Amino acid sequence: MEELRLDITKLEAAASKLRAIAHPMRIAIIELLNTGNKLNVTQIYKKLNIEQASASHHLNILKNKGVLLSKREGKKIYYFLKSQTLKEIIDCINRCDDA
Amino acid sequence: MEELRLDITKLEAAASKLRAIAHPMRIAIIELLNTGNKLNVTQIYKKLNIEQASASHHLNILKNKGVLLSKREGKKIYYFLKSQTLKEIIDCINRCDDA
DNA sequence: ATATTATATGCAAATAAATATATAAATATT
DNA sequence: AATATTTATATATTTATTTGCATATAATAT
Repeated sequence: MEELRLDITKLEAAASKLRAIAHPMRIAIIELLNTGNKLNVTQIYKKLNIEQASASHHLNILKNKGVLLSKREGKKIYYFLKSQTLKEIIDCINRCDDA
Repeated sequence: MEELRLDITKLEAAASKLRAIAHPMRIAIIELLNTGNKLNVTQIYKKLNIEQASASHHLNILKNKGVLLSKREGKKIYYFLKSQTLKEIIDCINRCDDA
């Protein structure tokens, strides 16, 4: 019954990134940006049919947690996935569905 | 700028399962149960050095969201991963760390 | 039946996250 | 400089999650 030495910092980091992804609209954003798409905030909030502020808020969370990157081009700010593997994660979660 | 028809139910289901995993202690539990281990509640709360009720609570969440299964053997209830792919997800999250 | 061991449940307090609405800031255009 | 466009931030409200502690249930053993 050895007690485990847990690396709480690492666990918290993983949990934190997962929490960033664990939201319906944020998953939708990730799917939009999948396949290397770059989209600006206006495109995203119109496609998802949500408020501009709401989209901006979600994008900010995803960016802060290192899921997305952004790049300004004039007035517009384009968001894109930092890593390609995220969609796989979502797919995997969906695949492991209750049989 | 076509608006997307989103399958909210599916998005919510994926988010819900991700939320179940997105907790430090629950990730620790998943890692304990990785490689096909079956452990009972007592073993888990002692290894993780948390309260019995806390372990039971987390296990319940993981079971409800379809991450874990359980099997009673006498007094003891053994928990185990429903799907092997979960550890991969956690690893992936960790791998995509901020460079 | 009582006690013991193993697990689950209930509840209240604290904390965190989501949502809506309003407003501000940055850039570009005239 | 005034205006329009695009994005971000602030704040209040609601809702969800976490935590700790106490208690309940379930199975077994005496």
